Amino acid sequence: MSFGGFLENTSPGGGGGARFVADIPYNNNNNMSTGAIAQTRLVSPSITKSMFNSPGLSLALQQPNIDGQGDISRMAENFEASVGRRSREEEHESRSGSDNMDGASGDDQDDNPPRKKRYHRHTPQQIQELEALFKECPHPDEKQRLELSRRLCLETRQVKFWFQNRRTQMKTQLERHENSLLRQDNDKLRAENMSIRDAMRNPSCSNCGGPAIIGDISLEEQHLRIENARLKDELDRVCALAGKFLGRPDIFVSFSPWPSNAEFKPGTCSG
DNA sequence: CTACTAATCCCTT
DNA sequence: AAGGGATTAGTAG
Repeated sequence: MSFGGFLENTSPGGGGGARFVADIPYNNNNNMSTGAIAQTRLVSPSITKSMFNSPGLSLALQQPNIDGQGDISRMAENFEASVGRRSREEEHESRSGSDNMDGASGDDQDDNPPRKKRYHRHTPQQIQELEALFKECPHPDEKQRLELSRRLCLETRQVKFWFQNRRTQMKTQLERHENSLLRQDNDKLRAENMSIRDAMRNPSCSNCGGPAIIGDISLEEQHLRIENARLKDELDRVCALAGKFLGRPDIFVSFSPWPSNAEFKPGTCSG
């Protein structure tokens, strides 16, 4: 079986007939479409170093999942493919996308041959080293990348791509983390809202806990206030008269049995 | 089908 | 020219 289109077994019998698939750059139609989309893309703020050090991310930002690569045979396959690709890339150096169409101009068997994207996976060791540096510095300079590429037998381009992609991955993880936090908040608020609505639908008396009818309460309160004012008036008059007769005009203040005004609260029941 | 990842393309700085 | 965002395409689960 081929891996990533670098090695292709041309003999179904498996008699060692593996050959390199021609390194063909992308279709230009592809460029057109991506270019058109790129015009309308949203520009998001660039990642800052502090984003990577966000304390809330310790769980979300674990090592990348390289589970499948525990398979020894595939690791070897990776390595072979990687080495094969590298030797080819030395021939086709610095291909910058659509400007390199020599595959089409040269031994083009088809007018539109299937374009295969070069694909491989870095080895766990390589990833481990890359991750280690990423932890230290998510944005290494050229010197650091060069050093790393030498150590890992990777192209500087590959190292650059890896860091680029890793930063993107980090950003999406951060966004996911934030999204989940927001979702939690949202759920909480929604539950709160529901309970408030419920309480509004079935109001209860703050004094006795029994059912309360809001409309009735305000009506009753009005009656009580009128009655209260009437009694106060009456008491006023009586006190004034008493004071006149007893020669103590201040008697009202000390005599008055009525509490201060804010006595009737909404939400009390009629019982 | 979905998630992940290496690589590509185009644009901005 | 380098880096970043959007995107593509190969692969595994």
